[in-house]
Amino acid sequence: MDRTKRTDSPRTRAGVKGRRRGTGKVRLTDVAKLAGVAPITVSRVVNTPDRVQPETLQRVREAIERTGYVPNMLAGGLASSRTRLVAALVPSIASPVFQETIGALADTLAEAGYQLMLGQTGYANPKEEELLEAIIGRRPDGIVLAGLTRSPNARRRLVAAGIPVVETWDLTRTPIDMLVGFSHDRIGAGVAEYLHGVGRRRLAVVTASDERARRRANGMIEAAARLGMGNVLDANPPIFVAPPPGTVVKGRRGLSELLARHPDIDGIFCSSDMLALGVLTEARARGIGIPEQIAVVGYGDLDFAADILPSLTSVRVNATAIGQLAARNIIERVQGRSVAQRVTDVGFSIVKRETA
Amino acid sequence: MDRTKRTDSPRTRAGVKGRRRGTGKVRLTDVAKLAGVAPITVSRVVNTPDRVQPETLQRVREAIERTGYVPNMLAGGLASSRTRLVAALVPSIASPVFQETIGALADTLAEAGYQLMLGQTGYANPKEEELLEAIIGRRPDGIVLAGLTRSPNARRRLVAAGIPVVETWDLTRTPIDMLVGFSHDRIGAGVAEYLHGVGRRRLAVVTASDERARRRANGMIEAAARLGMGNVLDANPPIFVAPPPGTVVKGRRGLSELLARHPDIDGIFCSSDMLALGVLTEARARGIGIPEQIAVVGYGDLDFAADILPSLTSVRVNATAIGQLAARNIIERVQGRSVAQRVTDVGFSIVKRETA
DNA sequence: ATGAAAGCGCTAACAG
DNA sequence: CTGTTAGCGCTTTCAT
Repeated sequence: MDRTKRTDSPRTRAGVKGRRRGTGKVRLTDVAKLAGVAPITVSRVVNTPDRVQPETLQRVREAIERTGYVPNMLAGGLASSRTRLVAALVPSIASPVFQETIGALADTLAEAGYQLMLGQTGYANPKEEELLEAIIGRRPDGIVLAGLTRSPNARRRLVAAGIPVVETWDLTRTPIDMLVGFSHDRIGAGVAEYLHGVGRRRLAVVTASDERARRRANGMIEAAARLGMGNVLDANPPIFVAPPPGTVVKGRRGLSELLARHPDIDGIFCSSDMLALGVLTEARARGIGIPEQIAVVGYGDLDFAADILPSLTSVRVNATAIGQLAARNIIERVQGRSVAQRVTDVGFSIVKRETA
Repeated sequence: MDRTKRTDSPRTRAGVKGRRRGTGKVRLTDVAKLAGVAPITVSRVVNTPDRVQPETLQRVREAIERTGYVPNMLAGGLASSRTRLVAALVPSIASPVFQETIGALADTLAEAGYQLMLGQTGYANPKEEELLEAIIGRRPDGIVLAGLTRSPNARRRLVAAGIPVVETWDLTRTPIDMLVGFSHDRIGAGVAEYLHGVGRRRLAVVTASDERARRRANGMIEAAARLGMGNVLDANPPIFVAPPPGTVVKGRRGLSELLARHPDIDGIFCSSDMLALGVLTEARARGIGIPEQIAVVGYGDLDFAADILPSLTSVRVNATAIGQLAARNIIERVQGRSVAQRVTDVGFSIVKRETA
């Protein structure tokens, strides 16, 4: 015997021999019956309306309207292996750095009919693998990672899943798949050169302890040493490190501690604008002239940077572009087109303002 | 004839009469065969391990390990009508106000094995309905809304979908379903009373134009009028309104414009801490004493509020609690337990600092 | 504690 | 352009 065919009305459906009952919701077939067409035609009206005659189209659309039909994308995804879902993994949703990227990602995806699923790994990724499995289980059409994947296990799983992956906010010669980012080392070096260029010779760092921030700090230190600013290599180096996220209070403490150990510093690179705001605040509390006595450079170019007093010189990264490019790369891949470039370096710029 | 049974190996699967081929991934049945059990047993190992004998459990788990099996939650969700997915709709991911709530929501959900799906409506909700349909189509086990739903259409859809809904960050006598929030009117009134209590008599507002911010502003104005501070009812009222999000530059402009029209104001309520930071900055640029000449109260109690100069008095809402409660309410409902209370008012407090 | 059968609601593949 | 059929990979239901 064939598969038991369900009868028409929801009422009868529930009664079929005490067997499994449906969710009681309107299905594709209900719409099809009302419109007098085959189920597949309703499917086409929803997914590829240009392959349906205008007349049929209208009839079906009326039926959809009347029934309040909402397609079940679980069923659709299962049947087609395309979920129109993209997952993003970030260390922390609260991190202002990634927000802009995530927002742009969500918007660009939504325009193309894709939804965003968000996972929070925490900065000390113990949950990363577990989360990854939960995400892969939903069979997203793409996965966007904030940063690179360090765990070889996670890497293996991602490759095995065969899902398009975009790593972001960083650069490496060995991406899992696609990459949209920039070099944190080069930012550090760029800041060292910039501060050297404006005459500073005794640099210091106030940084969060997450990996990318540390890389920016190291990049700066190495470049500073190369440029002859040997103070950064002191046995007791002019570096203040605090756990993420960067906050004003950590910036204030950072300046305090740096000054206690190195009263002669004349330039500070902060791993975030919030830390920089803290440094500026502490400097004001102590009557230290910024930039006369100490130049300050932030990172992130948050929207307050331009409008505080003194206005903050900051490293700017086009976070929106990263989100948009990540979305586009995935969409192109899903649609079978080959992606223009697997690795995109969006670069950075130093926005010169009053503090440096 | 029965449904065509697929043969065992992926290779053979692809070859079945040119019919539909699978995704090439490991399935439940593959694991079952390897472990020498029925598919349903593997399902039980994954979902209800305590209903499986320890011996069988181990055998199946080894098979899962060896094959790298990742359950397809689309299929599972379709079959069980439980997706372990919760959707959240926010005006903007970039809004620092909701981040903490979303983060707490994501964390609490993750602990219970649920995933978060995020939708961005934009502050001027034209896309809200469209987005809602896309979300309902995924059959989430719950939906969390930032704010209330104004659109009757959206309301109808949500009710029709039969999905547990939690509205947040606001209060109403007619919630769709569950609610975790607080009263914006009362916050405004509370701030007016507070400022009145510290001797201020000529209040003003710098606010974003989103609905909740306006309600806080109105709440303050009404209370101020009741308290005899008639200046707020001027024909040219002491209110500066700017489109969201609140930023430093808008706060600066706000103070400038207010002073041009009302040089005698002595207290300002800002609809966000960023606006307040802008007001403080502009005051400093003009040599206006805060709080001597003008008292300032912010909203949000962002982490910089305590540590800037002067430290910012701000309205604090327990955003983390909102996220956690929303998550718990949904989980309880999904698990069939009745929710302790459908409406929870988490209240607010005014954190007294230097600016007021 | 384990299993067999029958779907969940949709779309790919093939046919006309 | 429209329809028929056979699944997508899992879990519910009922039986042992």
